[in-house]
Amino acid sequence: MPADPWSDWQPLAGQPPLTAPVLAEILDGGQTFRWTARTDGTWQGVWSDCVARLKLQANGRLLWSAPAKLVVRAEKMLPGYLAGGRDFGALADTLPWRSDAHLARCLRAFPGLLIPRQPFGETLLCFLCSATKQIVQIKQMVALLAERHGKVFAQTGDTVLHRLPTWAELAEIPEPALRVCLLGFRARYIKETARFLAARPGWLEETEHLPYPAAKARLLELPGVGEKVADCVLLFGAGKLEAFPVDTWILKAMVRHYDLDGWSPAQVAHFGRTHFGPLAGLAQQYLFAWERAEARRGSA
DNA sequence: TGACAGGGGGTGT
DNA sequence: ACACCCCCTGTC
Repeated sequence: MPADPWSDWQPLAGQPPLTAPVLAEILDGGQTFRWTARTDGTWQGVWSDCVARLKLQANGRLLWSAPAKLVVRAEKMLPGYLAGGRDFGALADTLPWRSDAHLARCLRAFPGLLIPRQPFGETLLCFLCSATKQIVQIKQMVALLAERHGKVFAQTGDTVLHRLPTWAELAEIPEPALRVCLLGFRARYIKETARFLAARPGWLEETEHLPYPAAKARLLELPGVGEKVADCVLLFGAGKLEAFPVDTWILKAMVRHYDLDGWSPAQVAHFGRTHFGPLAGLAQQYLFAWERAEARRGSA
């Protein structure tokens, strides 16, 4: 395959202004695992069989670029990927920040924060990899899965671009071959989930389009998928903003900021859904961004 | 510079 | 409550 040059930078329509830290939070804050920061300050990301680069201008607007052969695809898919056709600013304004000083502070700190809408099946795969792993390690596993088991969909310069293996493809891969991708005990979850899905054509696609409670109940049937992973998959891969994943970070943050000493993850999840309402998942994203920034301040 | 603990964004029993 | 796996990070 001959090398394919990247297109000129083009403006991304209908995008609210952003700052570099907010863009980093969107692309590398633990919701997506296939974006990397390049040395020139731009970002490159892959999802399904799409690839794009993003560049933030001084005025907060984004420019994008794609390999010439994939420009049409990127132009069509990028807006939906980045915001899912939603006005996150307007959505955030409906959160109860007027009666919640901490939430108000988080909203002010990360203006323009949004939740990308990722492909459902890929999101499931990424979050099956995520148990007790930090972002760098999850990105590494996902990169190896793509490189070793995903189809090549483009080549640019000296970079060969792979998509992630589909669930049908994963079902054919022996577990030892998966383990080589640094998956550890997660390899078994992925293998068993792949087999489960292979036996049920259409199950995953149906699940994506079910209402939140029904979709979550179905995801919980999958081996390796518990409350937290199910909520992440629905929030990041199906646009269900009522999903409220409670991991150890959010648990600690909620206990501290909302005075919930001794509360269990399930109790905190219930509190979050009740307190933040139908867009609790968006609120969670702001709290999360705040905690990560706080942790960096603490260690600096 | 290089070895060595310790711990990690969870699930299942 | 603890095992599951094993790589990353910080520290000496």
